[in-house]
Amino acid sequence: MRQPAIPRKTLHNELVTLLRKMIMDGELVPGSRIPESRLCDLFGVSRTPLREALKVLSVEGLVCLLPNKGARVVHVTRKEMEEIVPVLGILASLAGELACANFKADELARIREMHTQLVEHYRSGNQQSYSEINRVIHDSIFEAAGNKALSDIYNMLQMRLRSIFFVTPKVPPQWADAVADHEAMMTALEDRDGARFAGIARRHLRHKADMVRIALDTLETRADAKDGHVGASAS
Amino acid sequence: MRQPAIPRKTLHNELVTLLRKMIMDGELVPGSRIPESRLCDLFGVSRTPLREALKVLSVEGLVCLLPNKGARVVHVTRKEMEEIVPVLGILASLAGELACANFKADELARIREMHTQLVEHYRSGNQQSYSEINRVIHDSIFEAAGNKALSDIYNMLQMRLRSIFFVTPKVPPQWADAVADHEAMMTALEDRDGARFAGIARRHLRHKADMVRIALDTLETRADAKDGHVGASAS
DNA sequence: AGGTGCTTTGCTGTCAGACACAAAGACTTT
DNA sequence: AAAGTCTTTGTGTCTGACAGCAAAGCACCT
Repeated sequence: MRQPAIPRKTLHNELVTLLRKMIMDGELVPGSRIPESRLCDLFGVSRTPLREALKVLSVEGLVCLLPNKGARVVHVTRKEMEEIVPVLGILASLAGELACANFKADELARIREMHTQLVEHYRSGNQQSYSEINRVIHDSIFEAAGNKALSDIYNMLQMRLRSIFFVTPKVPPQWADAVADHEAMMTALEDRDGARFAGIARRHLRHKADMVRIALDTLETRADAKDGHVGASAS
Repeated sequence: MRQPAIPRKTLHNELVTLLRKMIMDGELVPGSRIPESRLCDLFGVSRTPLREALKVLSVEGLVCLLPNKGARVVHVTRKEMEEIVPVLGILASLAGELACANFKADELARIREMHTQLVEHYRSGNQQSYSEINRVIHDSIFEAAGNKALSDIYNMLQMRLRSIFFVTPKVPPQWADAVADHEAMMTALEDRDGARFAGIARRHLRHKADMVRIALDTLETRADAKDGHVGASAS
């Protein structure tokens, strides 16, 4: 198995990584404008690589580029969320099917182990750790599926929603449902029952959508008055 | 329904469109290097917007950008094809489900009409027209599904395979199967039976993969000797 | 003769400065 | 106060420049 090409560094790639992280971590507020000049100052870089990085992020859907008006951090609307979630669901279900068909015993063992930790984090109410390991489990399943195109797309879409999922709190009843789903998916995986896994995965994502929907509703009504005014001011 | 934002023209966007077309039409040979200088000459453009266009195409997966080594037209490997096709299949099946749930009567009528034309083109053996209308039908179904994220991704993946599908001839027996699949999908659509549609769609794509696989096999064995030597020479 | 290391050459990655033009804001006029 | 004009800011593109990597060619050593 040859090493998948040492990731050579170029400035624009580095910038893509940095900006992506900043957006997903909420450091750059969704909807806010990001003038090239400010970013150039911030990173101490010229416009050339920066603009290239923005182009990339724009294709990835993290940034919105309006001609002559510059770049904004994408503000995912409710409608877009409603569109993306089913796609994530179907992709996850495919990943599950493929994983069921392909995984090796040790992969399954590792996943089961992580799942145990997941449940522990749920029991102790540690949202942070829960989300983290949840993510790792997902990644592992996609890895077991062995389909790079699939996981690339899944990751891309998930990144877009990251900022929303970020502000979605885990309320007890739904959280319990989510954990139950995970448990069911685990057993489906262990039975190599791809179809069952797929069904649960899609339902799971539907539940997730419900939660996000509620979170968005409260956010939207709260921000009803001061509409449109988002953005960080410079020093 | 507001017009989806008049597409403002910028040079790099224009370049993206042009290059994309050139790649998909096979004008730029897969695997061949494309030095910036040559493209600058070709389009009479400076490096700045051209490089930005290449970055976009690179994210879309049509071009492969190696640091310090420049851009190549992506050469989709057999493995990648095997990965992408199931994803296309599952996306199409989701599109079908959503379309079944959402389409209006007149949309269905239009699709049915196009399907009739499709069958005619099959009968008269007109591959060109067949492929074209086949594409339009797909687009219509995705439109009826009303999920932009879904169709965007589907289109992106399809573009990558375009160059391969391009060289895949339609041989009679499989072609007949394909038409039968289409007919079955039409009736599923008319019955608003999303699940049935989904099943057929995935099987349909599997068949398509079989055809491409055969086409690739013949190509690969034929190109076995003169390995690696692809690329257009300058004037 | 074959492999090893150096030089050359071409192209990429990044920078800096420039300017036209669009957009947004400030100001003036009626 | 509304409408039009001016100013300012920032983007889109061009030009020219240069360091640094890569591939190819060449000399050298064993």
